[in-house]
This record gives sequence, structure tokens and C-alpha cells, in this order.
Amino acid sequence: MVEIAPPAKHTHHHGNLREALVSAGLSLLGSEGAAGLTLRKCAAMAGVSHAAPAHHFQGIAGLLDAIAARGFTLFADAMEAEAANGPNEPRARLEAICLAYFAFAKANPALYDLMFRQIWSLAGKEPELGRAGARAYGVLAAACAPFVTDGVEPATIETQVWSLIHGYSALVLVERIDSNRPLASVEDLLGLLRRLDLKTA
Amino acid sequence: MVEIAPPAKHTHHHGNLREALVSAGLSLLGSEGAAGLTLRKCAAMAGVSHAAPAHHFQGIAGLLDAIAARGFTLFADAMEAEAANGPNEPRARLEAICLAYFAFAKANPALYDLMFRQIWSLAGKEPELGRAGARAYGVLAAACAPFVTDGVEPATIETQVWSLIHGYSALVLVERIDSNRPLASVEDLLGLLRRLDLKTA
DNA sequence: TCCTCAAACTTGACACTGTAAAGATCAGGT
DNA sequence: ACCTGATCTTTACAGTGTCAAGTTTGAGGA
Repeated sequence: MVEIAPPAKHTHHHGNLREALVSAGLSLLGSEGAAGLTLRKCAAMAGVSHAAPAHHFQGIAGLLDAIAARGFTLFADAMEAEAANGPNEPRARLEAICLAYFAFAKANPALYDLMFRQIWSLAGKEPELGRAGARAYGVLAAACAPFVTDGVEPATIETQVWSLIHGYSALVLVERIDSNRPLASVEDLLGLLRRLDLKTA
Repeated sequence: MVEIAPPAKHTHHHGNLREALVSAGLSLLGSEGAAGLTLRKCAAMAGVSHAAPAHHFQGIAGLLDAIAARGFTLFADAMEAEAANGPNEPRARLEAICLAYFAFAKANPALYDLMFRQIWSLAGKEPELGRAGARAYGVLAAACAPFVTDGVEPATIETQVWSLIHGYSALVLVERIDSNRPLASVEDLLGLLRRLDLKTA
């Protein structure tokens, strides 16, 4: 339980409390999992009283939203980086992004879980979370675009790809259902994507 | 908050407390969502003291496991029923099961969420939950069998199908990520499954 | 029949959670 | 200089799960 960015000289105001609380939350999520993410622990890490986070984010839901928004930003960054590194060919690009998607979920299971839990509760407000989520969606949608053949909605391809990789990630995080028959590898999963038609325009 | 199966004449022993607690949990999950599922509320519904559930299930995790196990049983029942009603043709059967899968998730969002959350924490023990989960997996695996062509592992097809429908269900429960582009319909999603090869043996 | 004893449940306490109201402190404008 | 509003603290409270210790019940043996 290390203090994150404590004030140099103790003033009453923290200076960058919002940032410190989100960082503390990400840290707790990584070290202790979802159960360890607490208003009071975040407050302690940031070196403020336990009621300070509730004040800034008006309740724990707001803090979770902010953490999830940061998560989506990191998520989009990771996918974009992977896409930029690989070859500029549609199928390879899509697969690279899917692999980055899965790698992120596997590396940050509690955060990934929180992200998709929080984006549900967002009822129109919390624009930061909405924007971060939309950006992540955009990265994947762009990779899907070359596979949108004439007469089919882009949403169809996007939903198919997103469902497939999200479902696989969720199932892997959850371990296998039937321990007698373990899940296939990511590469095997992507076999289904290779059946998508490439637009021939 | 209605009492479930209260004892006719008040004896010290409840008689069928385990059953009453699981039913109470399912009821709470349906009416108030995950946040409303509480040891103490379940106890009140079953007409026992707040510590009784913890005694039977040694902690709330045990109660959640039992509820999730019941959920997987209902889940497998629903998929089997749908498969039995439809035509005995591989593709139609697989699609019917996927639609039943999605319908169950949509009808019982909190329960569906709990099921996949709990099956993760099960560390080898809690055989009831493991068995119920394996049965549900078996229903879907059986529907996948006709698509297992020579040279590919059954787990590959099963993982592809399970990931696709689970991912879609999870995304729908979570609402759309980018509200500017809503998710495609289930039927559109199943378009990807129609690209699977049928075994020609 | 009565006794014993283990299991089922209750009671009471505890630590911890999020929330709310009210007070203290500080920054900045007039 | 003084007010004003935002920031943070203090204090209190209801609710959560868990634990230890006590009470009741029912079943099985002497």
C-alpha cells in the first residue's frame, strides 16, 4: 500500500487527486483483483481521507467509470500499436488486432472485466468513458472495414469479429467450463475469421 | 421480500434450507440484480437467521456456487428443450441452440453473469457446479459435432461456436460500446456460423 | 425410556464497506 | 481585507460477510 503522488508540502488540496485515485485504482486492480478495489484503499493510497474519492466522483460508481475509461484508452493504445507494427495487409492486420485484444484481456483480467461491466451502467452521462470505449471500438471497426462486402452492413462484420474475440477472451479468463476438454488456442479460434470474404473492389 | 418455503410448524430445523436459500437467491437476482443478492436477504427470505446461510455454504462463495450450479442446470435444460423441438438437421439444430443460448442470457442477465463469474472461482471443489457446467457444455458440443471435419480437433469448433455466442450475449447484456453503431442482430451474427463446413462423411 | 451427542440454527460482536452531513481549510476574485 | 466557492476532513450511520459461542433439535444407542 504505497502512497501515489503524495503532496510535497502538505497543503489541504491535493493538486491532482483525480489522477492519483485512478492510478491507485488501476494498481489495486492489478495486485488484489476486483475485490481489492475500494474507495477507502484508493483514498489511503492517494494520501487523502476516505471520503475524498466519493466527493470527487460522487460515489464509487464514478470512480469505477473513470478507471474503466482509462482502461479503454490503454486498450485502444495497445491495439493500435500492434496494428501499426504489423504488415499493412487486411487479414494480417485484423488478426494482429485480435491477438492484441486477447493479450490485453489476459494481461489485465480484472481491469478488462471492470471495463465491460462499467460501460453497461453508463446511462448517457460520463462522456469520458463513452468516448474511450468508442475509440477502442473504432480501432477494431477499422480493421473490419476491408471485409465489409457489398450489401452487408458494417455492423454485421464488426459484431461478428467483436463477439468472437470478446467471447474467447471472456471464456479464457473464466477458465474452461469442462475441464476435460480445454479451450482451443487463439490461433485455432482465428480460423473462423479466415472464412470471412475479403472485399474484392 | 416474501418468505420462501417457511416451516409449517416452527421447528428449529428448517428442513430444506439449502433449497430455500438457492431459490431466494435466484429470486433476488431476478428482481434486484447482482447487487441485491445478499446473504442476509436470502436468510430473511428463507425465514432463518442471518448466519444460517454462511453455516450451510461456509461463506457466501458457497451460496453463489450453488446458485450458479442451478443456473447452469436451467441453462442446459433450456438449450436441450429448444434442440428437441426443432428439426433434426445439423445446421438448424446448432442455430436453434445458439438462439436458446442467447435468449437465456437475455432473459436472466444477472444470473448469466453470476454463472460465468462463479465457475471461474471454483478451484476443483464444488463438484455440483462443475457437473452442471459440464452438462451445459455438452449440449453445445453435441450440436457442434457434425461440423468437426477430418483433421480438426472438436475443441476447435466448439471453442469457435461458444466464443461467438458467448461474446455476443455478453456484449448485448453490456449494451453497445459505440452507441452510434448498434450491434447487429443475432441472425446476422449466425451468418458467420453458416460458413462452417459440414462433415461430408 | 432416557441419555448423549452431533448437527442445525441463533445470538451477538466485529471489521469493513459506501454514503451523507457538517465543519475546516485554502485559492482567487472584488 | 473579505467574502465565496471548491476541496478535503471529520464524524456518524446503515449495511455487508464472518466468526465464536450458545441454544435447540433430532437421532441412535444403553
